Order: sequence, then structure tokens, then C-alpha cells
Amino acid sequence: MQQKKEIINKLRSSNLRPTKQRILIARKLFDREETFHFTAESLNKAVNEKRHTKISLATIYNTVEAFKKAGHIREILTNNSKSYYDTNIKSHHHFYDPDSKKLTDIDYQEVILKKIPNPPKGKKIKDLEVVISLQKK
Amino acid sequence: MQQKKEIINKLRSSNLRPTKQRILIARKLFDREETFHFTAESLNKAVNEKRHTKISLATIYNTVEAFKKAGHIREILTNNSKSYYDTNIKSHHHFYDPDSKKLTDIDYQEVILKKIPNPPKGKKIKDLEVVISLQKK
DNA sequence: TTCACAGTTTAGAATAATTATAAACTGGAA
DNA sequence: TTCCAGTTTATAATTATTCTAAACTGTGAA
Repeated sequence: MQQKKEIINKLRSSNLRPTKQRILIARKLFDREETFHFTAESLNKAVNEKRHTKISLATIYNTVEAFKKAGHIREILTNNSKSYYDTNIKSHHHFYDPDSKKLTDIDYQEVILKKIPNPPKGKKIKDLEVVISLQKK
Repeated sequence: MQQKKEIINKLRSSNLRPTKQRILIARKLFDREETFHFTAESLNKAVNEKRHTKISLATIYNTVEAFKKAGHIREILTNNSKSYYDTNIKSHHHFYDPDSKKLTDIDYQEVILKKIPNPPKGKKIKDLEVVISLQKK
């Protein structure tokens, strides 16, 4: 749960002017118990379903990009044509079910890596993500 | 290295009529030493650069889809807007460099997983993929 | 308070990747 | 050789996303 004030601080601290739209989107994303998996389209729906004055789709895209750059959300790997995002920014992994196109978090400690390769020369590891694709039994 | 005959058998065995176009695309993909990472666009370029009679882009897409369904290639996880494919269908992992948008194979034995979670009820694991994103040092 | 203006939002156009359509073509069984 | 389901093709349509440029709005300074 994050109060409006906290949300505004979160925005300010990442150099994002706390506009009506950003506050609304941020509350939708962060003011909840569970982490949240979404696409631009599903967020647009979630934000606008009960509103008379809509937030434009362009703003949804702008805001998602801004929040991603600020590190408040992260983009998830899939091989779907849409971009998926996650409000859980802690290192963790995913199940992906191609049938329902749904992602589920896998808790960090559920996956233990015993060995990982050295990155190529001049590069360092930014992120490591495990995706387990599912199918019907 | 795969000869034309082998390619034709490969196609036949997956119920794909060995047409001129499919044979040509298949040779481009499979008649090489190293595994090959590609997108529809890059394959289109590779196949058509030296040809007077071009294979249409629609056929490239159709064929990639057919080869994927048949299990001759696999789609790779990225968060890029294009679909990436790999001629290496053995279980293995990738480095992804967001700067160059290039993928590199990580050999299977370079990653050792000590613990993985149980799949949700009614589902089994189809595939497990590790993607290591890179950044400049 | 009000002002000024950079930052932000917006509708709609533009682009990029992919999929659909439907007419023409072709591999291969008979 | 013929026939026809399977395939290819050019092009249109669709989907997701980004761009554009005009209108709007937080915010710091007066």
C-alpha cells in the first residue's frame, strides 16, 4: 500500500513531475498487495474503465516508459508480440503459459543457479532471468 | 552440413511439401556449421540478396512459422519488438546485448541449475530458458 | 498571486512487424 | 497428363508502438 504522498515522493525522486495522470497510473500500479503483470493495453483498460475523463493511450505508453527508465517497473521477457511489465522489481523469475499468455512470478529462492558463464569481454551482467514455459500435462 | 536430399527428407518427415522456396530457405538455415540467430527480416535479406527471382516476405513468414511448429527452429525470448529465432534447438541459453540487439548462445553446460520450482497443477514444464542481459562495463 | 515556460498530455498520424486474403501456381498421386 | 490440395504471392489489413505538434499544466520566481 502506498499513499498519495509516497507516490508523489516516488515520482519526484525520479525527476518525474507528479501530474494527475502519473499519480493515477502509479496508484493503479503500486497501491496494491500483490505484484502486477501488465501490458500497455491492459493497464489502459484498468486505468480507464471507470473514468469519464480518460487518460490517453499515448500517456499510458509515455508513463510506462518513464517508470521503466526510473526502475519502478521492469520489462519481462516473453516471445509474445506485446511488451509485458512487472511491478515486482526484485530479481525473480517467471512461469509463462503460452495457452493463456499469463505470467506468474517464481520466487527468487525457488530457483538456484549453481553455475553461470562469464560475460563477454567489456560487458557485465545487467540481469539474469529464467523463464519456464508451460504446457498442458 | 546438410545435403539437398537430407533437407528434402527433413521437410517430408514433418509433412511439409518440399517446394523450391522451402528448400532454399532450409538450406540457408541448416546448411552451415554454426547455429544461426535470425529474424524474419534478416532471413529475408539473407535469402534474397543474390537472387533475381525473390522469395516473397509472406513466404518467409509462413516458412519460419512452419519450421517452428515442426520443431526445426525455436523462438528465443527477448523483449525486443521483433521475433528472434535460433537454428539450435537443443536446450541452451543466451546472452542478450540490448545495445547491439545481438544474441549469443550460452552452451548448455555453462549454466547449472541446482533447484527449479514445481510447475502449477495441471501443467508441465515445456522449456526452461535463461537469458542474461548485458551492459557496458 | 500571477507569470512564464519547460515539461507533459493529447488526438491523431505514422511506422514497424506480422497476419490475412484471395488469386495464381505447383508437387505429386493416380 | 491431369487434377487438386497445398503453397506462394502481392497486397491489404491488423496490431502494437512511436511520433508530431498543438494545447495544457506544475512549479519556481517575481
